[in-house]
Amino acid sequence: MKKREVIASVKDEKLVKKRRNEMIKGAISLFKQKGFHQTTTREIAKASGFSIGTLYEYIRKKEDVLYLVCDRIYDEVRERTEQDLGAHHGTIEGLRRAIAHYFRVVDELDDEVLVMYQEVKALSKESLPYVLNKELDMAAIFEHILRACVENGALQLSESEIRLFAHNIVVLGQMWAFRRWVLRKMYTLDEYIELQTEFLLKGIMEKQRV
Amino acid sequence: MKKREVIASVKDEKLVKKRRNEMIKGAISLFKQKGFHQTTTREIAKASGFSIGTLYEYIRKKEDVLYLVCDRIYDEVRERTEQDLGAHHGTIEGLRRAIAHYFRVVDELDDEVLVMYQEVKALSKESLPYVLNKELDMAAIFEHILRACVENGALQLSESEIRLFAHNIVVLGQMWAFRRWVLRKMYTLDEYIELQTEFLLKGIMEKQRV
Amino acid sequence: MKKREVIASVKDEKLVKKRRNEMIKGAISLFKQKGFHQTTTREIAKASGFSIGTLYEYIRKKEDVLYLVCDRIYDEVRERTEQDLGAHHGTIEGLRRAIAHYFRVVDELDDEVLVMYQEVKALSKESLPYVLNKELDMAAIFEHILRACVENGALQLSESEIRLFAHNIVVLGQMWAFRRWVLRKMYTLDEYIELQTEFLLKGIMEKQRV
Amino acid sequence: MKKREVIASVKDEKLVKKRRNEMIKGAISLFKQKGFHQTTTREIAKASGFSIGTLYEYIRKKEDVLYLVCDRIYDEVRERTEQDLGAHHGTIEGLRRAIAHYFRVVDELDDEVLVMYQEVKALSKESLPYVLNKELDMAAIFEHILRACVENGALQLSESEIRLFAHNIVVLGQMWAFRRWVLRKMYTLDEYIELQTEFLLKGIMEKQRV
DNA sequence: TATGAATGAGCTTTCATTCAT
DNA sequence: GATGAATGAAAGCTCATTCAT
Repeated sequence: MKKREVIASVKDEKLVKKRRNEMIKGAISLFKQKGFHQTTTREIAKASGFSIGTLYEYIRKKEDVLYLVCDRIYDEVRERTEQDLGAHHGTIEGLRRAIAHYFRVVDELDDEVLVMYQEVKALSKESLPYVLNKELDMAAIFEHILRACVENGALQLSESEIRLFAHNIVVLGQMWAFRRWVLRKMYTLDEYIELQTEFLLKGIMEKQRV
Repeated sequence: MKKREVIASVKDEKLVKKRRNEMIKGAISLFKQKGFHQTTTREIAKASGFSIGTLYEYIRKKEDVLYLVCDRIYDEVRERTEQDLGAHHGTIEGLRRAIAHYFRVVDELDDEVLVMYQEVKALSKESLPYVLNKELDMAAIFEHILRACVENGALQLSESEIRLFAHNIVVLGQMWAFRRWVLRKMYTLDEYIELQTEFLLKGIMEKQRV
Repeated sequence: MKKREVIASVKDEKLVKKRRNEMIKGAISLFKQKGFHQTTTREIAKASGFSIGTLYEYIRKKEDVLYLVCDRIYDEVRERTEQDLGAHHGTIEGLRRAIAHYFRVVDELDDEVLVMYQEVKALSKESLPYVLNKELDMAAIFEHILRACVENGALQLSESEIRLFAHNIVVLGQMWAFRRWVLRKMYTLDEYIELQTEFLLKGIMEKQRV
Repeated sequence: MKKREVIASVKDEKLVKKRRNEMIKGAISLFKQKGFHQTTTREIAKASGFSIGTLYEYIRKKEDVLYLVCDRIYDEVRERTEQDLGAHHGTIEGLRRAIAHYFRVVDELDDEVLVMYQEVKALSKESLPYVLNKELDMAAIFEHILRACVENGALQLSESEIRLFAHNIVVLGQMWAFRRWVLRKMYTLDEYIELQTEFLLKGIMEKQRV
């Protein structure tokens, strides 16, 4: 799916990229604290280091900021997760490592993941599909890994199961962010990864009917 | 944890209960469509069947409506889930049925679950703990069931695992609501229940190290 | 000037008198603290010991309360001032005593005097004349005394001077109430009375051109 | 006492000064007619020649307008009164002229004086001291004059008397504004000045006990 | 390209007043 | 006569967005 274009008045593309980076950085730190609706465009401009007038040279509506922020966070999570994915591809060990790696990414970006989670619904009907599609891209990473394991004979899963388990992995990772208020009291990140990985793998691997 | 009191000007407690029910019903249907922030107090009053002035006889601030709504939804989900929990208690079959039952409750109340999920963060620092505590109560239901299975020898789990798995069950249930935009394209409710129950039980039951 | 009638729905005149007394008492204590505009009708009802519905059985508009309050305060000040006025009538000593007596009344009722002073302008164009007329009645007391002194030969004043000096006495008395924030730091009531009486009498008595 | 700062969002100080002047002018004319509480912020904005949004770029709360208005009026009265004070300083003639001059200022600014008089109490606990302090500054002008007369031997007054008489002068001047509904029917401004000046001076000058 | 003053629709909340019980 | 739930006009204030400089 093609990116939704956020239209800027400024023509210089380098500048647009630079300013939007500043903007996204400023906005995320504000959204973390107060959420999208409680944050004013003036605050975003200030946190970004420019005036309200300039802000509107790079976006058309306040919602554009949210779109850019969500877009960026998804990319960040996905890109980081995809790093170091090469080794052990198509093996259980490879899957185990991918899960652990992804969980650590969520831990590092937990504020961002939370922001994204709590604010997507504020996106307009037009922007939403683009962002939800990114959610699918995340799942696709794990679908890809699972499918490779199946092809290698390391796992035996139907296509249906592959897709569901991929979502399960993604969601149980996000859960570390959106239930952190309780989970962090009970587990360290390492414990969480250890327990959930065992849980996931057992759920995925065994063939015999329970 | 004691309920946070929402103060009403009206004295007649019966009436307060009745009006608040109307209010909560009206508000949920609006929050579903547009979210808490996009919904005006006037819209809430109208959807509840009374005037803006009357609305404010039963609450103090707009946020009170959100609190009442979240409070209600949690209670609803919990109460319904706790129904029919008696039979097969402490057995794998009992656990299986509880999961299925809970997933069906989420399906029936999917809009409500979504609302709650996306709007809790709009609650004030004062209200939040009360609502998050209800989230814990939900997990406690499954902790209770799992613990009974362990006591009966049907499962072998550490306390740590019990608590984590309980959260996993709760979250994978909610997932049917908050990822319905993709999951419903792929599975019927029955398929979802079937697949996830297998997944969960296998993840929980097996003893041998993977 | 005839009293402006405040219409009551209740017919029993005894009851109207009783309830209005409660109302005026309650209202004054509220107006002292927060002023007329900041006081709600509900607060007045509560402070008066009855319900908002009952309050409106005895008045027509919120402003009626203010009218009744101002009316009452003026009467109170005037009545108390007129007490013990008999002795030494028409002599300088009588005048001196009247002034002192009036100043003491203002001191006792200083909150009330202040309320009246600061809230009259909130009265409607219809009520205002009735209340201002009471202000004239106050001045008339001293005009009467001064005139008696003139008739007795104790003072030599033109009609013009009599009227002005009467107002001066009234205002310098009120001044003890409305400038109390500064005057009380500088003088005791007795000192104030002593100094102002000397000042007033000298200003009134001397004949030779300065 | 330092001025209480009213915070503006607009940075350009020249503009702030200009807009606030327009605002004060507009507000005074409204407060004259209807009083502070009966005047809406929208009316103030309109009378000032700008939109409600713009109004709030120059103040934070409605009360700020009242503060600015009171502040301005006091300054205006004081500044005008202090003009032409040089000649005859420290003589009875100088005092006589100062009184007359001040009374004429009150006459010119009678609406303003009335507004200030009736609305100060609407100021918040925070603003009030700043404004009352200005009232003291007014009295200080006459204290200064009286003290000079005493030093020159033109008058014989204790410090206590100086301070009280200064207040008397100020109040009897304001009286021309707040009792104008009756005084103007009885006297022209010149007559009022003539009569009150005689009264004041006699009250101040004579030494022999009455 | 950058700025920030200006705008006004629209929001939450209050409160005098009414009227069925 | 007494009550208090219901009403809705109207208030203060905010903030996304525009546009002249």
